[in-house]
Amino acid sequence: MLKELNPLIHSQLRLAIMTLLVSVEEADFSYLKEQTNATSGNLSVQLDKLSNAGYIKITKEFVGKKTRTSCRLTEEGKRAMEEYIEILKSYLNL
Amino acid sequence: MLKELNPLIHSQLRLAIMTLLVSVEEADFSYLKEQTNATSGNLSVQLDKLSNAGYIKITKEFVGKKTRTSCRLTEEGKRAMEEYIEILKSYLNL
DNA sequence: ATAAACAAGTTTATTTTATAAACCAAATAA
DNA sequence: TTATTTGGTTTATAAAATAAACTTGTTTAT
Repeated sequence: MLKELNPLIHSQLRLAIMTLLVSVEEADFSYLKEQTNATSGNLSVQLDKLSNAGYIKITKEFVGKKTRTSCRLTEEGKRAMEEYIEILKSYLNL
Repeated sequence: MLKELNPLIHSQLRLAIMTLLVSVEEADFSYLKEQTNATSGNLSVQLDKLSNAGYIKITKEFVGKKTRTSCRLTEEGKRAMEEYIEILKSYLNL
């Protein structure tokens, strides 16, 4: 029996966000939008979900007069991602 | 920019089906159902989608008096799966 | 100074997808 | 003979993803 891939991570966009955050440690909204090619709305919604799940921490600050929304993985998010990757490897025997 | 993971393969259940078919070459409905833990209805629907996409070939035959539905990857399906795996690897730098 | 365009998002509505429930036909067991 | 199981399909419901519309404030051009 195959193990279940955490559905909170598995969605197209959330997986992209999580893998980006694994490699860069911190990323802001615009960067994530560029890299994933997502619409703002979709990105906003999916970031909320990851945040509500406790997988990422979202910080809003002012840089000069502009707002900046940046995200980073939490410890829980890192663990969830590692587990996800392990299961994925078992799927694809990598 | 991240490449897009083929959404036809990326769904939880369809990915499970495809990875199983990569390793076993041929599998019947019951086997897929056991291995994926899916409901019959969901499995039926997702097999249809993969079939309509040309990624798998579904064969229905009689074994004795019982019907048997078995599936195998098409060449197109194999290619799509290889591409999917390559993109996934690039996500997770494996 | 004011209007037009832009940035950085959020909210809401629509579409797509996944899942489950109900159903069906044939075979086997009690 | 009447349940029960096997092997599914179809249809209805729930959840998710996506896009479109909107908001708030900023910069730029006139």
